Amino acid sequence: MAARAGVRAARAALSGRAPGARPPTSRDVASAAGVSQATVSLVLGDKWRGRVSERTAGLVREAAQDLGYRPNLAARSLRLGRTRTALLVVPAMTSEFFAQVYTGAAKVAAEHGFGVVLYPSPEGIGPARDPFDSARTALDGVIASSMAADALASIRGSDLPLVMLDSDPAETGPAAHVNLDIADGVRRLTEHLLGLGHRRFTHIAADVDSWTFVVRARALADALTDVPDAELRTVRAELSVDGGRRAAEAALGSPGPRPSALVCDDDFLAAGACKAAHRLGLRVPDDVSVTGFDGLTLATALEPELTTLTLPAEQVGARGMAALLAVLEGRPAETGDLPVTLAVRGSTAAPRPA
Amino acid sequence: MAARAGVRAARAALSGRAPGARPPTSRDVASAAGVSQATVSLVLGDKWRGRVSERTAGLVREAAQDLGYRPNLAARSLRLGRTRTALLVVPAMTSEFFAQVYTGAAKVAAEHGFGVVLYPSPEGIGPARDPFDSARTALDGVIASSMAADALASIRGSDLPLVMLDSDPAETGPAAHVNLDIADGVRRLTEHLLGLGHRRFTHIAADVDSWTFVVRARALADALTDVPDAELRTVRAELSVDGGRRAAEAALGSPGPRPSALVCDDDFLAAGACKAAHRLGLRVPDDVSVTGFDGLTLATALEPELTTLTLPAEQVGARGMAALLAVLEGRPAETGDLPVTLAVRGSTAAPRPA
DNA sequence: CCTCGGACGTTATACGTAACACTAAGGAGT
DNA sequence: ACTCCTTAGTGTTACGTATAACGTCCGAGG
Repeated sequence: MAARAGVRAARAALSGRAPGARPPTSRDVASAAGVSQATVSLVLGDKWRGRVSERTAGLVREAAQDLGYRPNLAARSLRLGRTRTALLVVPAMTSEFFAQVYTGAAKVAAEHGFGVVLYPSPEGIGPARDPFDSARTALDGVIASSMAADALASIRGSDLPLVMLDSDPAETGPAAHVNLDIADGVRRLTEHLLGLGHRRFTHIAADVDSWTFVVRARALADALTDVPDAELRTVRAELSVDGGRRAAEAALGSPGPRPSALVCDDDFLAAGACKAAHRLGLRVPDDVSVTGFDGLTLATALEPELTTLTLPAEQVGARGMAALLAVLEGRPAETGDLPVTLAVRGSTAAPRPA
Repeated sequence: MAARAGVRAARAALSGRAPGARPPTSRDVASAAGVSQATVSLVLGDKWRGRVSERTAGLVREAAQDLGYRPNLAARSLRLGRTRTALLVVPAMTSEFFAQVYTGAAKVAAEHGFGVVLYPSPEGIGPARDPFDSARTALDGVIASSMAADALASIRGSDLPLVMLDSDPAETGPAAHVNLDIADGVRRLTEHLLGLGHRRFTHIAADVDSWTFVVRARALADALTDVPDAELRTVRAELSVDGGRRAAEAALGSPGPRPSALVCDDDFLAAGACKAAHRLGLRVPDDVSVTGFDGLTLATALEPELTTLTLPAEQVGARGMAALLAVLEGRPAETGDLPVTLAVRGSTAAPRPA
């Protein structure tokens, strides 16, 4: 009660009105302009071509301006059955990568009067409530990044328009896919390492089965099949700096010839790999080359800077939102993979002759 | 038109109903339970103690369950004048710190049926639209982090309930403040460095005038005033790895005795400082100690790991949201500064005797 | 002179919810 | 027998918007 009155008074002050007064409605604008509420709705909704005279339209717009009229979003949503809100499902918001994806999506959304809400990982938000469940009536569509299949189940079951980011294009169900040309990037990265003379590779692989990591692994293996003397091992690692460190220590410390290049599934793992090398008394890139993935700030914060594949995170989000908007309007979504960039930096160099 | 039909069909499928059917409303539940819509509202709104019999309440709940009834949020908002949505204003979403703040706020919000939307920096979202402007009618309150004063102007002017994070407690206007005991943290950090024997300090300071950075500078100066032979210089730096590198190169390369400790305003600056030291052929921590601020993942990704002040980012967000909820309900918000943690790691050591 | 169709608006209604005001029945108190 | 209270609900309304369906005026064509 007190809270409600507080909110109301606050709203009033937004437009410089006296506290206690209601915010202006389309009806207020109507009486100020001397027309009916319906006309206000037509004019401000840009649906008046030929139905309202130029002069009246001007009057309405002026009155709306004077009163500081803002349409009530709740009322509009109720009337239209649409909410102009999309859900972005990400595995974890704490990653800079998904923060950028969100930013890109939010920018495009804002241009179309849409909002974006987040659903940051099933376990992150507390076990008691399923925010997706409670938000269902307030969503127009869902943009979901690559996640474990079971986490997606409840989303798939909803049948809301769904756009998938960086995930298996063969999957049926999603209205659209926004994918990256990761295979091409990995191929270029591998060629870079091969060109430097590397032949013994160890893949520090994420221990989750997201499509994106499956592709990374496959592309790396594919790129090395043509090279007769190349050798590829794989060590799985928890997705964290420390997980990368442990995996790399195992890889570098294991018996047999030491790998000369550690290809890591993301920049955090690569940072861990660099730490592992340091602990074992090896130097990067002189004794071992290390590559990352994602192109986060972290990649240039390290010494040496990481050679990495930079993903256009913001573009992914932007394109995802654009695709959702297209689907909602019945247009075909833009297709074609987004390119990734190979950033060659200090963490890779020619291996020392054995 | 087509889009609207698509959304409607999708909604229907959410509850396993045939496509084309409307989602169930409270009136549908009412007729299924053999009561009036008003009774359904009472029961599901938990306002029926003494007004509806236990038996009838059970019937209503059962019917709601069977039909998969979800209240329509738009209708509820329209009726109540409240939206159960808060705005979180952050300077940039790309930072891990604010991502964590968001996570904390969203968790608490979800527990109370609230949502959180983001307003990621005035310039970040595109110049054409002011999302705060368009969202005003759909907000119950605002949580804003420390920003430049002018960026806050339009928010302050709104008079919506406002909670400020890590900002000047003397500021009037905000309904509540959530602050960190940064002064205490800086004092402990300084004592740590003094204890190691450091006397020549250079503060790599952020070149923005947010309250939090003002406090950091002041606390550092205060902690050194009692130490007669201590010396403090300040170099301002753009808030980025490269900004930190440039500032540190200037500090370490300038004439006169070299500083033995670089106290940086955040972890990115500290990472840049480490790179600068490396470029100048100095070793961290043997030749120069470096400290960070924030305690991001970055701090432990570097080699050596950064000694830093770890801020409880998620707690900040959680407490901010809790404070906003308190204000909205007319309760006093919890007060008291949140503690920060000094994480002593490899980037600080005793200076070499001159 | 009649009517017919633009041009310009208006009236009325529905969206789904929450809450106020009311009622009807049954029992207690006097 | 009368009022008064409690229990257990119901009828109605309002929130603010968008739009379908409906007038009205007026000049032109027959």
